[in-house]
Amino acid sequence: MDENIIVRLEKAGVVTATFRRLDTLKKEKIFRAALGAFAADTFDRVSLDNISLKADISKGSLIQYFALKENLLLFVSEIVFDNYQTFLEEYFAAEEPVRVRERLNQFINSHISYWIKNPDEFRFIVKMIYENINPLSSDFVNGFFEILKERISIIIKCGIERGEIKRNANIDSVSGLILASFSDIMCQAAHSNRELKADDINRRFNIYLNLIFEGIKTGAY
Amino acid sequence: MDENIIVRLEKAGVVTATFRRLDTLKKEKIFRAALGAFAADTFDRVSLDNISLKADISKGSLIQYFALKENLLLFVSEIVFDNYQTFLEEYFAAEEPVRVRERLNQFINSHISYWIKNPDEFRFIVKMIYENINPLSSDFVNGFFEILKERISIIIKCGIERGEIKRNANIDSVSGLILASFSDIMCQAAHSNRELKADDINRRFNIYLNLIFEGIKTGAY
Amino acid sequence: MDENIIVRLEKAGVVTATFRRLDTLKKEKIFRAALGAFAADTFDRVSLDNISLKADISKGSLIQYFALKENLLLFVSEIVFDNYQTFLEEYFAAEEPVRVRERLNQFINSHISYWIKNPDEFRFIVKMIYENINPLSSDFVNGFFEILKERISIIIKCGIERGEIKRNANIDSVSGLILASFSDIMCQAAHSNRELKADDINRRFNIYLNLIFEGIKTGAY
Amino acid sequence: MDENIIVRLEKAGVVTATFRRLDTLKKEKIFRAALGAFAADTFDRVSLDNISLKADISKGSLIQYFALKENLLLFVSEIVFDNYQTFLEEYFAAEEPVRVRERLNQFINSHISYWIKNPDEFRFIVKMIYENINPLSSDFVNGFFEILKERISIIIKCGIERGEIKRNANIDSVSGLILASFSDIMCQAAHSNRELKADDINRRFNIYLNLIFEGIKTGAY
DNA sequence: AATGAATGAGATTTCATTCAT
DNA sequence: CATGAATGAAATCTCATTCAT
Repeated sequence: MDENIIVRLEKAGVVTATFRRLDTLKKEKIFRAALGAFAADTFDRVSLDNISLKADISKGSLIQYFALKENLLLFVSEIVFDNYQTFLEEYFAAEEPVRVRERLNQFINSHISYWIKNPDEFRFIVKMIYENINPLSSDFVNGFFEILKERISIIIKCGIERGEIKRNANIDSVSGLILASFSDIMCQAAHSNRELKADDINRRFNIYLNLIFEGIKTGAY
Repeated sequence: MDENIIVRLEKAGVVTATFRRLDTLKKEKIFRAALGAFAADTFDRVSLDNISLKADISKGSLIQYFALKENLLLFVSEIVFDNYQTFLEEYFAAEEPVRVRERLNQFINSHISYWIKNPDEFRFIVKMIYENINPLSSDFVNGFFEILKERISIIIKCGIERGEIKRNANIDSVSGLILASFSDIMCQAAHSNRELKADDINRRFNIYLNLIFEGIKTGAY
Repeated sequence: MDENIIVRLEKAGVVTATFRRLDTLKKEKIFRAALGAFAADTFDRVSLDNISLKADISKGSLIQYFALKENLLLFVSEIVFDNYQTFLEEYFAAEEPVRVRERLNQFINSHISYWIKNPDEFRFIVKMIYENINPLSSDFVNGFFEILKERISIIIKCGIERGEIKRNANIDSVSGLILASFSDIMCQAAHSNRELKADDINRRFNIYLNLIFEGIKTGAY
Repeated sequence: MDENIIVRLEKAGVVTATFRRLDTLKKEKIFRAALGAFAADTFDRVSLDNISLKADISKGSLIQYFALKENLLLFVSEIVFDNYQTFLEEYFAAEEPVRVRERLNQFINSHISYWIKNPDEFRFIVKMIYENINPLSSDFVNGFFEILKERISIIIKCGIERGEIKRNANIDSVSGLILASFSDIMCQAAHSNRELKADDINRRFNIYLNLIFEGIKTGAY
């Protein structure tokens, strides 16, 4: 939990000073409780009673921290987004340059690990993708896809420069298609109502990648 | 409105006999009212008051027809699904065999027309895709994607047979990737908050199709 | 309870159609319960629970009839105002022309009887006089004083014409002073926390009237 | 701020010893904050948060000084009352004996100045007049009117002795009528929602005084 | 069959007051 | 002594569902 975010959220009126001053562990617990609740159900079906119970605080405290239920969702969104961004940054900082095909494979694998390690975050994102407490969720989802696509674009661009991808390929389109594949698999995994299976997801994504790389047209080779 | 569906739904306890006996026009009106409501907002935010008002019937009648609010959603789902299925059947009945690439293009174009002509149905489907009044919406979405994918599979299979698509291409995978592209574009269109623009959607889909057909790998030709 | 008022209030969105259709006796009961509550305490201290209990209906019904607590107060205000207006009209319809001094005496006496017969209405008006859920209460109070002053003005004017009051007396000022006396006595009576005593109030008002008529300046005779 | 009052209030359990020991300036600041709040709104709508914010102290301190919200109101009442009493005493100490009519005029003028200089106190008194956190406000209002009437009585009595007012005039009644006029004008001024205009108030009061002095009966001269 | 009146469970939110630090 | 975190009671309001007519 990055305290800088809390400070920013306080300025934006999303959390109160009281919340900011809370012990980090307590903040974390509240975040977890709220995340779990919002990941599991529709905004309207999430009840403050439920969250406060899980967070071991009173409903009164919860409202003292966030004033509005909507702010609680906003808070969760920000943290989830930040966590994901951090994950991306750390991943790319440690990434060793390899062939583009392999890089994409590693990229998806790291995501799979991340989702498996953070299942609530995973479900929360999928939930937000189409829930419509607009424009809140729109902003979140757009932001999420934006940073994801940006990274994919970098990989693709590098692939072109290394001569592994066609010179005339449109970076934006290719990234868009890969993102679509990624999103599709992610959502299907979320819908399957079971725990994520890394192998399965990886295999399916690579099948898509193969098709995209090789093309399906006869005589494409 | 296919009365056979109503009979089936009555047996399943989704609608009452009273509803079945209603005039088809009245049924249609209720369907339209409910569809519009469910397409526009989250399940919990849809109110029976609102629907009964739009349908020009009393709330009492509404509940007498469906007993539960959930059943109303179920009813709408079934009709939407059936309408879409009918559209698919009629489309393929009239389809003239052409080259696979062009067939897919026609396929997407016909969908675009369908969505533009039936915007509530379009938004309803998108809404259902991730809303989770489980397992209701899951079933609907799975069913929807299933029949869609089935049709795409047929086209792909034919393309292989005609030698336009690689012989060793896995039909299921290729269909899945195309479906992912399709779904991605559909959802983006729904999220844009403006009316659908046929040209735009078509262009974007064809860009994806091109990539998938040609492949992006260097020397793929 | 004048049903025309209910119709007007429905158009203004103060009461719902459901309430309008209610049995008059039930409406009356609800009015009595709400009047009693608002007469006894501050707006914020009046609870819907309390009123619904007294009116022998559920809280849900109450809210179905008025939607907002504020509307309930609005409703009560209108009825109280109308009742008072009716009282004034009936009084003046039956009034026999007598000397101005005696007319004013009769006027206050009829009011005293009215307040004693309708103690809740009395306390409600006094309460409204300075409660500040503005501009609602302002409107009510202004309206109340307006029709009261209007009647006093008529009496005064007649007194001038009959030569019982100085020709150059300003009708508005004189009415204002008498109204001030009236209001003062009314409020003191309300504050005394005991039931109103007709004789006492009458005597005090007449003392004021005497002073106003005779003047206190030496050699005024 | 008279520290003797604080000592008395402490004995009565209205304020705590902790509060008594506070710096006078701090006490004054708390008084001002609370006065402003209670003058602006209904008792229930005044929040301790708001007051503590304005007073630059914590809510915890506030409650430690007064224990109960009601006590805070009591405290404010006492200070307002004392301030007003001081004003009256100082005014009469400096008053030069003139004709009764003129004295009353000066009396009202001094009040107008006082209210304009202390608008919160003015609004607070008007608010208390009919707000019913009984019997607290009753006591306050009765006390307020009592000392006001007492002063008016003295002036009237003197007027009788000087032969300017009829010998047989009942002092109490005359004072009561003048007080009623006074109160009426004061409340109307408070209700006008604009800042007090000295000239206007003075003119209206003198009109009433004229009527009371001259009488309205024909041939009163 | 159609209506709509009645209900009550449940949601968010406010805020005085308690209490630990 | 000052602080402010924690609480819980109470309030309004929503709305699906029941049921009498």
